[in-house]
Amino acid sequence: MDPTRSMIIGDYLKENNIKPSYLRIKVMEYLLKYKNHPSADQIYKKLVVDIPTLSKTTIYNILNLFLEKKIVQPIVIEENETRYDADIRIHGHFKCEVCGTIYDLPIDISTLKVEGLDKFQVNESHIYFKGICYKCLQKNK
Amino acid sequence: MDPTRSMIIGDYLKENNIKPSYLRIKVMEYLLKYKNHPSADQIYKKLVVDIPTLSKTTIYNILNLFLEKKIVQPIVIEENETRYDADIRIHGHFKCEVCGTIYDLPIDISTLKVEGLDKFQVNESHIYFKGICYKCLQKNK
DNA sequence: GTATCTGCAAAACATTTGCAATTCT
DNA sequence: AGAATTGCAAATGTTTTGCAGATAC
Repeated sequence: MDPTRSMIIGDYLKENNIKPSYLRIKVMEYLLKYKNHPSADQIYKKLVVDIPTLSKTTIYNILNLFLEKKIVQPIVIEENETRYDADIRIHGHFKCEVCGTIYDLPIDISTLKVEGLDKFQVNESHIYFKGICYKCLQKNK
Repeated sequence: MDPTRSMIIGDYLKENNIKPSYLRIKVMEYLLKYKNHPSADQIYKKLVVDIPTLSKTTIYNILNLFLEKKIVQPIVIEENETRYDADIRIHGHFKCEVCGTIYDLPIDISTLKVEGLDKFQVNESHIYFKGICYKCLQKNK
């Protein structure tokens, strides 16, 4: 289900019971285009250039709607900084403490043995790492 | 290294280059006694009963010092809610969406296969799940 | 007596809320 | 017109900051 290719974004929103308003399409477009795990503020700053009347409240409204409809997942790595990911498959993240980039990591969750987890009903799985990315490692050599 | 048994808390702090002030000992004592992954506010509310002059700023000061000295790790599961854990071994957490309890999960991280992670310098590993805990599952039957 | 610890008041920031204005059909 | 969407201004809640007062060695 890759909406950038197989269908237009409006149809993807409709499929998930979201009316495809201009701004909702713009926000989803941003998420799918940059895949950079942005904060609400990052999305706002980019879109407000072309849409000067845009309000940050609207960005929050739209992101919360997307979360509710489960077409976006929240990434909480730093306190006081929610980031958003339109890739809703289970996967890991790596945040570089030097450049701040958040990388995606494919993870085979089935290999993870967690003792006692079978007693719980798991709705969400989150795995992330922090450290220094290969690009920043190379620079400091 | 279990300071509640093998040594008194003051010595544990000293070992980590922290002067064992009365309040620092009280905060570490709380973390080791309850192991409940508290927020700064929870610690404050408990300690202020016996220490009426206590300030929340001081709790933050102390927790940030502990983080810096790496004798406490932060748990960030919900945005706007940092929680603290004096167990600094790598382990997982499960947060129940019904009762709010955060459970510890022993995790053998070596079983987790993450493609491409070897290119990064990993300083921290975080694994957590959300869902419904066995106690709440049972209640709703 | 000097350094460090503690704590107040205010600031900083991200996010939410209430409600009014706008837009869409 | 009526319902949904957008957006302003203010509130909320957590954490930080600057600085002053208290405490410890």
